[in-house]
Amino acid sequence: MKGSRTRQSILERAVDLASVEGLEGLTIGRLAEELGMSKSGLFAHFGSKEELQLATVEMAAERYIREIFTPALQQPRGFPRLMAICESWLSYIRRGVFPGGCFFAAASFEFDSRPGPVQDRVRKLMDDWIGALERAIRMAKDEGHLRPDVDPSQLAFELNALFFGANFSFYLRNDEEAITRARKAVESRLAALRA
Amino acid sequence: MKGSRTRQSILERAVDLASVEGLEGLTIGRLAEELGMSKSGLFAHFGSKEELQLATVEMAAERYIREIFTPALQQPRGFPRLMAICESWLSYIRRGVFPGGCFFAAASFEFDSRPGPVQDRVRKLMDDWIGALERAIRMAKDEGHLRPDVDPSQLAFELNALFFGANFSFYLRNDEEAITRARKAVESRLAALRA
DNA sequence: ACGATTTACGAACGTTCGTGCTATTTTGAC
DNA sequence: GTCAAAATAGCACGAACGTTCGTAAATCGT
Repeated sequence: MKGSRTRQSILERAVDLASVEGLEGLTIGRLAEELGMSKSGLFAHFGSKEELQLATVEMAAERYIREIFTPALQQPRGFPRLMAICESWLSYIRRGVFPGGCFFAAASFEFDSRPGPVQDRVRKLMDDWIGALERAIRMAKDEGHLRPDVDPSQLAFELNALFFGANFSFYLRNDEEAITRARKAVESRLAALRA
Repeated sequence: MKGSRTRQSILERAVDLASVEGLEGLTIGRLAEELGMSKSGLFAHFGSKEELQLATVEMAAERYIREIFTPALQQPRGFPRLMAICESWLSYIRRGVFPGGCFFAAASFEFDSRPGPVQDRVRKLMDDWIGALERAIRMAKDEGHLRPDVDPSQLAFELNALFFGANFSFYLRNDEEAITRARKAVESRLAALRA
């Protein structure tokens, strides 16, 4: 089907646009113009703006997983894989995988007080992401790489905070050292918890 | 002058509205309606939407300083004041000083890729905030409360990241433990750096 | 190659956006 | 109480918003 191919390319562009303008700032007219197609033609693929937003979030999640998880899964479970996830995250920021910075950091702060289906989906995906981080931490404990008294939820919270902090410093403050600082913080935190 | 009183109350409401809907989602019509006044009457106070946004950012900065810095300045410089800033920040999230979560965390992520006067102002204020954090850390070093090898920029980066992480977990994920987790992370990080 | 179906377009809808004007009302100094 | 000045309202504008609909064009199974 040609429709699904078109849909994919619409969504790729929508993700990039939304990472800059926000999911609410994402506009059907603007998106159609950038793709050289008509508003109504584009609209027909989704039926409503909210459906477009939801599909955009889904597409962004695919990119997120592809860029951060898939490469890290090559590493053996335990400390190496946990470290690989952290490195993937920082590299994902440095490389500008989303032109406006981390899509989900932006969406999290945009929708943290806007109830509705989009918030629900973003929250679910962020829960999944934190859950995956916790799982990687738990594996590192099971492998005997981290001290047995490490609290996975606590450490996942801290690592995620450092990632978001890196995104903030890098994109808003143009702090080239942001990634270095985040890496240093991650490394010294993890070093302190090694078995 | 009555005008300036009206202006203040417009901006108080604008800050609350923008913390939920974002600075772009802040709309003159909506704001006028909530205040029971006409669009054009409100508009005349600012002359453009961008000026309204800038004035809103300024008003939010006042509230931020009042809620976080002013109380912390009561504490003696050094470790107590640094700790007081951290506690103020977490309490500021828990109390919901801005109904949509930290205004500046939201604005930072909304404008990190939107060049213009608003971005410039937000960036400047965030630079000031990080700078103030660094100053408090430097004082704690000078007082001999923190180890002399502490890097103020690095520590300020880490503390700020934990604050934003707390905001994220508290408002989007409805994680009641977010504040506890952030406090724990702050305390253990600072404990490790005490002289 | 044909016919059915999918996909895309163009025009228009009502609404809201930010922004000008011109009145009218309200305010504050004398 | 008067009067200039300041503040607010009313109305209209062009543009953009999301959405609907009828129709043309492209695609695909056969």
